[in-house]
Amino acid sequence: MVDLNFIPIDYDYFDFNGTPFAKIIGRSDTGKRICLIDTIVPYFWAILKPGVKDKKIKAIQKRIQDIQIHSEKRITKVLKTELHEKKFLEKPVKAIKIFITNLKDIHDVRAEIDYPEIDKTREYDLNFITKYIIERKVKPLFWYKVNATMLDNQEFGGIAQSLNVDMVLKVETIDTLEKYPKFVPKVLAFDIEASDLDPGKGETWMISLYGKNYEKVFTFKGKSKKHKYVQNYEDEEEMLEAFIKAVDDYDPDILTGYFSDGFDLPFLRERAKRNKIKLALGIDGSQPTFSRGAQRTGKIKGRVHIDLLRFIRNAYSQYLQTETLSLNEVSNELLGEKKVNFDAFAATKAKTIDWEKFYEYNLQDSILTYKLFMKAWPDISEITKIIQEPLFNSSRTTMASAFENLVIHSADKFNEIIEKRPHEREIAERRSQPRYVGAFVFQPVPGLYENIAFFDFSSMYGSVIVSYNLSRGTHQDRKHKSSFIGEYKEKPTYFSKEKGMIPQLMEIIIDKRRLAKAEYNKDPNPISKARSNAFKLIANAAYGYQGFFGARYYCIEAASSTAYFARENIKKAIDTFEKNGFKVVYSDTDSIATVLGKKSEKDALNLLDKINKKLPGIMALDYEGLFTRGIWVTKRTGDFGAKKKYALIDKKGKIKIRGFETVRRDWCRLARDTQNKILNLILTTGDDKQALEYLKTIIKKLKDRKIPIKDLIIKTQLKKPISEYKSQGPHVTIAKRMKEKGLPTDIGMLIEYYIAEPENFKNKKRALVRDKARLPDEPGKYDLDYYLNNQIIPSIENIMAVFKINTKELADGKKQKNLFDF
DNA sequence: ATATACACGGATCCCCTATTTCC
DNA sequence: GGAAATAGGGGATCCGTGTA
Repeated sequence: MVDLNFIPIDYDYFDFNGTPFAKIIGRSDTGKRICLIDTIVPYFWAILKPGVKDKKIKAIQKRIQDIQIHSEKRITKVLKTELHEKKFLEKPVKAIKIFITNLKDIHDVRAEIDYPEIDKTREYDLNFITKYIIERKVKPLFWYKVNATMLDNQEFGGIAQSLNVDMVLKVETIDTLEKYPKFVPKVLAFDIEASDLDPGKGETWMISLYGKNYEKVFTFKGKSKKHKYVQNYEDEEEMLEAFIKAVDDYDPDILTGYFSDGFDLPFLRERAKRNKIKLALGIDGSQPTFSRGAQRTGKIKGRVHIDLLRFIRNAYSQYLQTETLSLNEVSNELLGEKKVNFDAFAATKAKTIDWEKFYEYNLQDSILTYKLFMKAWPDISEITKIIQEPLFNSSRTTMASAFENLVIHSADKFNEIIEKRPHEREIAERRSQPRYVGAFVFQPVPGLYENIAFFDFSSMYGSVIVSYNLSRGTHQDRKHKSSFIGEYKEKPTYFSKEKGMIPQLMEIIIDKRRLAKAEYNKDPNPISKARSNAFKLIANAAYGYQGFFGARYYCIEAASSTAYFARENIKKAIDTFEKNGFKVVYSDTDSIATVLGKKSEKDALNLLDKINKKLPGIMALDYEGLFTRGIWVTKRTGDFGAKKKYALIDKKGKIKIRGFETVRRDWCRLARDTQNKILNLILTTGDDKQALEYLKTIIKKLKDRKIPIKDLIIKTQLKKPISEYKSQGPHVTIAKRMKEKGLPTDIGMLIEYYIAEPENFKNKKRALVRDKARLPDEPGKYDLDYYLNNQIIPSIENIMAVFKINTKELADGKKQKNLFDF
């Protein structure tokens, strides 16, 4: 017997003698690597129709117990059945819990249960690991007190021998540990350099590894006099073997890369295959396995392979300022560090190669990946703990599926049987639904305003879901004595006032978020910040989740009503501000901007208190702060105020720009920087004088052809295969040309181009922008007219119009003068 | 395949009419 | 003079990218 404290990191399962077992890899509190073997009996539910007599139920149970499935490899039996009082979609039900020997035949067993008294079957679509975590409550990244027996070398077909761990144990008892040590995973970051992106055409030239007190570059190319971390080998095969051994020796819990699901890992796997060796990275000596489908994932047994890009894309990207999620840009923003300035792609094609620089470059990528991982770890870890799915999944999860997993892992607390995933037909039906009305956006009056107080509802949609009890389970098909009355398709729709599972869960999350935020404000530390972040991310996903066609708990009436109640409440608040002498200048979804005018900040806060007292449930309006100036402009197509476009400056001079071209990556640097500068000048000075002078210098510079091409490059993302475009925009045309040149044109790539003057003026065909678009390295004179009329003027015009300045005339006037000069 | 709606604005597409070109 | 080609206006649509 062994007693130890244990933390689960990775989960796997295997069949032995027709029974499934969970294999849980983790660490003991003394840092030993442990594998626990444990099991549960798989089960699913048969929900009975209301009013079935006990005697009848007994008879059904007996019949179910006799079910046997004979397949080629095994016989699956029903082990036992139990009758339970459960809830399904909030309604009390009687349900038979059906235990079976093997999960693989669950669908066949289910098919046998077609008695008229059975309403439906459920929880047959949860995988073994999820079920195991729910049943045994052995959650990832929580500590447990384990009592277990050591396996000898023969048990379970010799599993103890095949695994590279310190101990393999069979669980006797496992209990949560109240006070637990801090867990820091052993992490190794890796990155490869290849002579071609296609493993069929190129080789792996080098592989770098970086961990705590550990740095290595494995290569068979070049020589290093400078760097001790470079290790040379004879050929690719030898290098790969050394890399595999190094990973095995270091024995990390987590192997992380950047885009390693999509490139590094599959590339290595293919190169290993071509070298006729095994890429034995798993703790059992197994090779990585890849999921099929569009989003490929690479799994390594016993070590968690985390593609950091996936996590950053799903969880962080909306909070990042970067224009792409490239390692360089993300590192620069989050770490203030960059990649080594070296063109690896060019190097693979060059005759002479600066190998020392190449090694540095390769290692730096692993260093950045490692540092980014460490920065993201508190968030990854908190999200994992909240949704209770293995790290491999939680690090790749989208927020909607994170929310669903939270529901799945919490259902038992509510005595709820879990709803099934929708069938394809259901999904198609849901997708065909018309859109419901969303947020309210206030039509601003263009102008420059002073002393603007900003307010926003905290967790607007989340708090609406809680306050009005909006969910699938609480949705009613008709009005009851007391119902919340929402709206869908312009008709009332009803929700019970008896608290439902999802609203209750949301309430807990919002409360936990509030606590984590308060804790962070009191004592700023990465853990409380990550907790606050994680709860915020998941809470924000709940509203979208209920309106998402793929959701188990899809409820478009709830989603529509959430938007409806949000609109009602914000409109009411706007009204109250107006009635109390505060002019509202803007509002979008959950925020309200008012000008103080003759009122003081204190007056506004007093009114806020009053508003808050009248808000339903947990809804709350917060004070965001005071802005000294703000500008709203006219829509370009029309003479009224543009929504979702404004700029503010606070007392400290900090500027907040929303929606303007400045923040849009599909405008050229010149237009963005010019607009940014002009907004800055206007907001700081409160007038247009300096801004106008600045604008004139830029226009002159442009006309004098002093602007470098790099400031004129327009970047547009390729969102689908070139052939699928109905409209041949400039970026599509450029992408085609790139393809002809043999350059990569993958979906998701940013296509870069600039607009040049056409060489052949005789071509009278109406000049399309795409015909003038050129690749950045294609020579040409930039098209002055285009950059003036399609970039600078459009981005400035409406700002200057606030001061009654006609930018177009300004620019044209100059142009005429130039023509005369000419 | 993988949360929602609202919104802006460039560029193309496409239809229509006016003008130019050609025989 | 009449048919065909071309230019240009303008709305619809496509497309990408923001805000919340």
